[in-house]
Amino acid sequence: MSAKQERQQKILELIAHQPIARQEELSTALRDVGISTTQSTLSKDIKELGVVKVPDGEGGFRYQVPGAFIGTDRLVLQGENLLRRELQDFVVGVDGVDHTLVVKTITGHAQGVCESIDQMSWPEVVGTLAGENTIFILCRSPEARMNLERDIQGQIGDTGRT
Amino acid sequence: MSAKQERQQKILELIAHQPIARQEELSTALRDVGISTTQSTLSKDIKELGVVKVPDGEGGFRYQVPGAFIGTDRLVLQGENLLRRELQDFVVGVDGVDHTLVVKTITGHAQGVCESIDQMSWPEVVGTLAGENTIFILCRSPEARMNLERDIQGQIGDTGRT
DNA sequence: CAATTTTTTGAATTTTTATTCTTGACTTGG
DNA sequence: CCAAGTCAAGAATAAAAATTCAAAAAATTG
Repeated sequence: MSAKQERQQKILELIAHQPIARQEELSTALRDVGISTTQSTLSKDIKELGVVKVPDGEGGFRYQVPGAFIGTDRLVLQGENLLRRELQDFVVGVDGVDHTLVVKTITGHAQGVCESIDQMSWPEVVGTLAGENTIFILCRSPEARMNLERDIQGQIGDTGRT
Repeated sequence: MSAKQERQQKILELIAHQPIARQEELSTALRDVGISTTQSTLSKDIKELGVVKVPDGEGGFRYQVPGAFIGTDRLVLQGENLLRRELQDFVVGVDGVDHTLVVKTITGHAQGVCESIDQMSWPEVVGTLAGENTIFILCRSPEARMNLERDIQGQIGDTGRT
């Protein structure tokens, strides 16, 4: 295992178990474990690892390991990329009235597509419900529904192919 | 709805739908929607909202809405706080050999406690498995197991009471 | 085992973000 | 209606983090 790999593994362990607010602090914690490095290097490590600095809800910050990457060797399809794929492959149409957007999928895939939509944590979405081939998305306002409809419409039309 | 609330809601919507890398960029995007403010204010909003800046995996960054807070009025017990509670209330003992840590819970609670442990995304944990009242935690190394054992031991002992 | 290429690192610097401090607007209780 | 108190906001500044660039270390290849 290379020095870099060891350092990065230790970074993950340290931030997972104790609140660390700044890169300098992390540098100190690493030094205590016999690994000495600079803020510069840590900035790069943190970016590579996908580590994020989150508000801790008590007026401060702490670095956090994003669950998504742990225990995976390859980067897994998720977020916007996963959603785009699902929309292109499984969604057959979008429609809606008032606060509610209706997404039609090929049968059996509503649950999966709905899950991806949920994962997006769109703030204008109040809640979703999926059957076999239909998803209901309740939006915070009719305007929000229209925006979302346009958004999704655009993605299912655009197949990425020429 | 106060100006502040509207701005914050719009911030959530903007970052949920387009990649925004810097607070200045967000300021510009907001201006385009008729909300004009300063970086200073955005920094405070971002902290309040719990919004995080995540590496986008393509060499850049983007702000992201943390799912945990969306659609919830009150802050829900999660992460370290949830785990501490579970350890104190349900765990009756910890033991282990080699790479494997064994956690004993009152019957029926192994699944729940195990779920909380999984949520922590501890990088030294390879995998977990829960039965009715027992959890197996496979660690990356015996040292990691010992550290974890000490950690958990400490939390189940310390009831928070005097 | 050189020579060459690639990767990793840290110092310096720039860029970005957080905070401090002040002002003004709005509330509230007298 | 005024005074005291609270809250939101921005300007200026401090603090933290990202990047650039040069040098050193590791890996690769002939």
